Amino acid sequence: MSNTYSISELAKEFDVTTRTIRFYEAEGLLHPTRKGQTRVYSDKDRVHLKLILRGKRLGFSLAESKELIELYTPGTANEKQLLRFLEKIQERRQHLAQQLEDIRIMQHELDEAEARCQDVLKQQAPTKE
Amino acid sequence: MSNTYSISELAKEFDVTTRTIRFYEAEGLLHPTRKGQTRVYSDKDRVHLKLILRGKRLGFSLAESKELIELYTPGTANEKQLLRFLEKIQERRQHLAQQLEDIRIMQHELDEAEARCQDVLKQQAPTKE
DNA sequence: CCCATAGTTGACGTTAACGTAAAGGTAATT
DNA sequence: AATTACCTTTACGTTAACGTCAACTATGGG
Repeated sequence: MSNTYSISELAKEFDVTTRTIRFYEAEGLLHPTRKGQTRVYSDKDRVHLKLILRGKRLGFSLAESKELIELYTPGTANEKQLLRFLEKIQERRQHLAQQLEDIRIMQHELDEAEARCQDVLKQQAPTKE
Repeated sequence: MSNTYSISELAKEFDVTTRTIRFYEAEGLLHPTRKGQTRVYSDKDRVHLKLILRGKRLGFSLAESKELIELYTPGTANEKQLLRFLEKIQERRQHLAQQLEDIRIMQHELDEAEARCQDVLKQQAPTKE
């Protein structure tokens, strides 16, 4: 279970271009190894890419996703850094909580919008006789 | 209960610049009336602005928020358009469902990230004696 | 009358997140 | 040997969503 992937394999799996994947590396979000000059991606890279794309679906910037990856992979960190990490985790939680609230409200709005559409349709229908 | 607002009042209330509000109008998302050449915003405009900003927090583009506003305010529409609206509403629901799933996963990841941080802290702490 | 405040319309600048095209390397297949 | 299929780097182009002036107008107060 230590698979490797080519850039086009990952691109196909996640439906992004190779340009995008290279761009993420240039921005310091991915760190593939090399075989000759060709990039080789690990499962870890794959997980990170997944994380980035999930972030994108929630409107996160790449800078935010980069932070998330670092939180997810503390590596070697001193106490001060770890405490800072815990703070950032709390910030992320707050952010997600706000988004949950926003989604809840939007769902209600969609309910109302749908109801209004249905109403108008019911008023229009009888005129067909 | 038919209040009006100046551009700077809305800007202050929602913590955006007046430039932003004018930009939304130029993009067809807001439609204030005029008193002379000065913009006058209604409660309806205020609701629309609120909707736009909620969309932004969820990563929606202005084009998507514009669609949402139109769904929210069907105005005069024929049956075909109404059916199209209902489709779009379903698309939006799917989108929100995906985001809910993404948030759920991210919350778990934050749980794990926090646990890992706490672990490292507990291993470091005893060395202080 | 002068000034401060709040509004207006251009118009050009900026950043993020890639797209796109050029020019070339490498390895397997025909 | 030539084509095909991937891979590479470099570099300029593009779009969204505003930011940032500049120059001007309108209005109420001292």
